[in-house]
Amino acid sequence: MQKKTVKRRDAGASAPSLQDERLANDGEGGASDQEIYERIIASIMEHRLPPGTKLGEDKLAKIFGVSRARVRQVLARLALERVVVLHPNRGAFVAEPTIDEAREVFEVRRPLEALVVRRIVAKNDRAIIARLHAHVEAEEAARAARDRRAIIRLSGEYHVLLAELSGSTLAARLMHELASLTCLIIFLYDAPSVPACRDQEHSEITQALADGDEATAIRLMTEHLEHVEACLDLSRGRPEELDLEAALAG
Amino acid sequence: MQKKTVKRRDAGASAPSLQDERLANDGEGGASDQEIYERIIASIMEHRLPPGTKLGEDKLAKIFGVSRARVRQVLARLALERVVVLHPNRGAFVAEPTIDEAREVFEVRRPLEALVVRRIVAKNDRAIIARLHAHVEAEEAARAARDRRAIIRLSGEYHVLLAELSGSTLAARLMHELASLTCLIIFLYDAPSVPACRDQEHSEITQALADGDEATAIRLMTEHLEHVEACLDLSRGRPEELDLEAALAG
DNA sequence: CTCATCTATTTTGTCGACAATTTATCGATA
DNA sequence: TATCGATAAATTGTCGACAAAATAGATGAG
Repeated sequence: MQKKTVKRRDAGASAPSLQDERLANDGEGGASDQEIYERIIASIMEHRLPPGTKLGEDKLAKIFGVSRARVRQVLARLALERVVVLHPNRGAFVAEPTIDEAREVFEVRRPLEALVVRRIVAKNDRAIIARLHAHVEAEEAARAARDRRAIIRLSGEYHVLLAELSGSTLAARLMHELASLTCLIIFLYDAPSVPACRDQEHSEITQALADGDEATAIRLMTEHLEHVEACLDLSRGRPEELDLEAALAG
Repeated sequence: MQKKTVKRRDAGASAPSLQDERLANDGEGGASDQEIYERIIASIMEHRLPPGTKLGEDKLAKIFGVSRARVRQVLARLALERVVVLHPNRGAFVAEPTIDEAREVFEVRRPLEALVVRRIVAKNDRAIIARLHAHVEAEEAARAARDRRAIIRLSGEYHVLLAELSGSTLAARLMHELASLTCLIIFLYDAPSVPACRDQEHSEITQALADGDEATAIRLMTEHLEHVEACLDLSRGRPEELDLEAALAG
């Protein structure tokens, strides 16, 4: 009663990222590890799984129609990427980055994005610019359609796409992880009046890249990240656990 | 017949890295996941497990006295950190980074190390400087003892320690991964006349940090990385698989 | 003697079942 | 009635067993 020989990803692990699958019960057989991973990630990036959400193994196994061991593997991977946290004997939860962790993410993203921009400019490839323009258009379409979930996800994926197109698999991998974390951070700490500024900046950055203007592109990217970070409600942490500790100490 | 209640790492996962355990059979009961992971990593960093080495699950399970599932978990983690590669239905092997991947690692390390240096200088903590000095002394001791394995491992761990002391858990995690990859890269591509230059540079960097001289520290660090990268035999790749493909094409 | 093919062994992939811990529910007592 | 303790339910951690694939070895043909 073994299942069919699963189609598995090749060793290279060149993930076909950036796809817009929705999280849902697929009824039939079972999904592959990669599919489960991408569904959960997409759900987190679209803020459909809020930080702190319990991710029960049995529950996910039933949802995706696979064994619990499979879910467990995916959860372990997500935990290594710090997008979920594993409490021993308690289960997996969507991560709730602290303020300090949020700052660290932006601190690392700044030079990493600059690196990516330099690579893109150095390549000087029209196909790359075309794909970036297409993505920006998709962002604007989502914005026109008032699809907030798509807007948030596409905003993060713009940076992942940039890193992938830069040709650095390492930078792409890091950016993928940092973009996921950034989505969680935005969900936790963003003031409600947010998403108006960003897509326009993506468009400007893309234009600077198309012009081959490295200095301007880096400046715009840096300012873009600073804008996003500045929009965060950085002053005080979320009430729950930190206040609890402070209360116990006082 | 279950084992004792294992001492497991707490949720925070603040790994007590930088320990000098040797890879060996420990005879008795069984090691924890973290121990297995650190033993394998240390062995790789000390070049005791050369790139391309097959890491059989059953073999490792017997060596560490644990079940195969446990080994499998650790192997999956190492694969996510790209220090081993998983060939489907073939097993796990110590990674063999390509030339391009090697360049990517240094390309990312440069700004990341600069970030770490800035943080250290900003902290201006004497305890940090003391720990760095102690580490440099350990490096010099290993160098005096002609312990090449310890020299290589400690050289990488200096940078990990720097990142940890900088207070950024994210930077520390990334540096841990990049340092492991760098050890593999050095093993694959380094010319034989290598390790004389590095420890002295660590000492100089530490001194600049002690002086609070951020510009000098960053300059020394950048030059240090460039020296290491320049020592690599970058021109042609390793013979095996690339030549095979070339031969088939020709 | 070399190469191809078939068989046997080893190794990986996957799953279900059991043990241990945590969480929830219920009952007893002050 | 509220709180503490014990029992019951649910969930996670771990392992061994079976199936599929790949490698190694043996056998036979050219």
